[in-house]
Amino acid sequence: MITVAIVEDDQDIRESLALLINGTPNFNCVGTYNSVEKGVKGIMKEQPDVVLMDIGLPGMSGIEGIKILKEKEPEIDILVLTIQSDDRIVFDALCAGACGYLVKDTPPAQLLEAIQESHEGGAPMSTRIARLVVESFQVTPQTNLTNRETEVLTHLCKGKSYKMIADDLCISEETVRRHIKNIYRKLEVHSKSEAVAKAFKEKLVKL
Amino acid sequence: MITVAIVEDDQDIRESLALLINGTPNFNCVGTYNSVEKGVKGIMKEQPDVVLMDIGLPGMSGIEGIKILKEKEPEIDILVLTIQSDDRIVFDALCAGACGYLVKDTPPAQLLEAIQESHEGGAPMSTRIARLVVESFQVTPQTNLTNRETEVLTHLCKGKSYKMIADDLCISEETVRRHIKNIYRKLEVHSKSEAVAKAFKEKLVKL
DNA sequence: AGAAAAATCCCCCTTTCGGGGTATGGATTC
DNA sequence: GAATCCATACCCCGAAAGGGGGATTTTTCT
Repeated sequence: MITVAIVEDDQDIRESLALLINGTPNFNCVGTYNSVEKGVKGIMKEQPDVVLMDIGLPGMSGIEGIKILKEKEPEIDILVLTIQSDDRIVFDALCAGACGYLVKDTPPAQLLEAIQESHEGGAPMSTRIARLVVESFQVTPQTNLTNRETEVLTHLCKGKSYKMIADDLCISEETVRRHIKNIYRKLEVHSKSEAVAKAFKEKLVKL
Repeated sequence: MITVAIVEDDQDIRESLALLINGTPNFNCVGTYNSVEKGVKGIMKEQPDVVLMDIGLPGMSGIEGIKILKEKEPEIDILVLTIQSDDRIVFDALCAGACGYLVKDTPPAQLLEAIQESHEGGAPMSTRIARLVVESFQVTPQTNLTNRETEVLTHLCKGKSYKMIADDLCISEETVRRHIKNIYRKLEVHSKSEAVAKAFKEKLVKL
């Protein structure tokens, strides 16, 4: 038996989800909430196995709700179910602790499967979302850094000083300085920490 | 009709995969290869829609194969099918350009579904793999940094100088220095770039 | 209420960085 | 054969960072 809670502001959707869940053997809806605030409170009390969470609600956003719930009840699996599919929102939701992400046109059978999968330690995602997530790993080193410069940047990203890099690469510290000057110019940054930050954010180096 | 190629060193597995695919309407196996080297060559010629790629082959590894193929034929979807499921290998494969990742105990029906899904722009993953991938987004601040220190670290990770951080937080530069001293002690680092590197690697901050 | 932790501020001093020039040999390209 | 890019190396100098102290106030926890 899998217990499910629903956070969703649209009454029609909320009720049909509850009907679907309660109408399926081994699924039981133990709470429906029309706001994140009520949801958080109720879910802490009911301790469902899985939460279906909408994102774009009036009041507190679903993302915030995920953060709070994950903070207080890390064992509960939170599955996002929403119309929104902006890249930013998808990643925010996952970073906040969602275990999966479905868009709202998911057919009932698949929705039930996804709930089951969440509860079994999976991470169900709609087709497009899954591809988005996977592609986020793929590196596009779209800079014109030379090989040597990339090498130096990699060392910077390990927190090395000019002197250490010079020793590692067996070149003079002055040359390291020169490479770094060029890196800064190309990345349009003005300090080591900015360069490291940019390198990580744009996946310019692989560690 | 979806055309598929298989790279797999075990003859039994290779042949039964080919049989499965050719025995299914709308699926057509256009090449089977027992090594990555042969696979790359053949796949560039045959231009299949989807490649089933093993990882642990003798000779060139599947990861390398993915990199090369994605470099030359970015349109072809590469679906990893392997027994290996080390975290490191999963992420390496996805970073190299795989569009999905299945472990070898996947039942035939699901395998066919996954091929279809790959071709439709999805990213099929086995249950455990999907969770692994999703969890990689989640921040685990298992450090004893205080709120303020985390805040300062976040600014460091944007490449800010002491002075800029002081202005942003409306505190004296000396206080910023003090926080940073404490951060360095707790993270066991000795420079901004090291701190930023560690913060990114351990996902201590969210940007 | 009292203790502990966190956040704030100040001083000293040395090392490292970052920006400015300049130069030379080798490889590649045109 | 000239032009360009890359990697190497050096100088100067001021600003920023980092390590060592110490001190006060505010918050938090018990």
